[in-house]
Amino acid sequence: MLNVATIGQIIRDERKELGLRQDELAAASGVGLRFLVELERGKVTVQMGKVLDVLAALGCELQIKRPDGIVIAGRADAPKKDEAE
Amino acid sequence: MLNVATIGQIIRDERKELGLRQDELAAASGVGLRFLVELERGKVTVQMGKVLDVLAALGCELQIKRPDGIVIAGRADAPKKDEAE
DNA sequence: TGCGAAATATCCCTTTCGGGAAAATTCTCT
DNA sequence: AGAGAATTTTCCCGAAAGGGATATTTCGCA
Repeated sequence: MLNVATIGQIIRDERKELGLRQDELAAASGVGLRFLVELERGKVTVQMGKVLDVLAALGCELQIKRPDGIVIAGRADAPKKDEAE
Repeated sequence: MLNVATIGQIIRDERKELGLRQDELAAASGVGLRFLVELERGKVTVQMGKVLDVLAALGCELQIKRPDGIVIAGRADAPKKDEAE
């Protein structure tokens, strides 16, 4: 299982891969700079929706592998920013 | 990209698959009952760390598929409940 | 040595989460 | 179908934390 620290590291790596600064990725993801800094640092209390926003901005796909081995992955790019409530 | 609502649905499905009640899974995950209710409902502001705790309790693995197709899946390490700060 | 990027700190408002119990919804069984 | 049981959801409260924006400090690299 990936922990938050690892996810943060992946996000950082991907961001650099794309040649983006933190504030640029933050803006592109619709989150604050401070949020991105804390996310890359692995803070466990970051909000999940925003994490997904950042991942989406990076073009990454999140997947869940069930105990039986089946991997569930949604659509690759869905710039949905808000769906709760 | 999986959105929070979908993740919540997957969690609910997995929970039922295991024959657990919400309060049982919440207890097993170390989160509050209300948190689990909100998570399964797809609330986007749930805390990432707790979501991972719940997924771990269900035996699910989280993975990130990078744009280049490489899938990153952390080791199925111990159910760490607290690692930041 | 100096500039851009990254990390921190602070202010301040909004929101989350937990716990217990009631209310509401869903399911089961005769 | 109806009663009753089980499960889920919501509510209240308070404590705690998130996070945006900005200013400042630290770090990295040429």
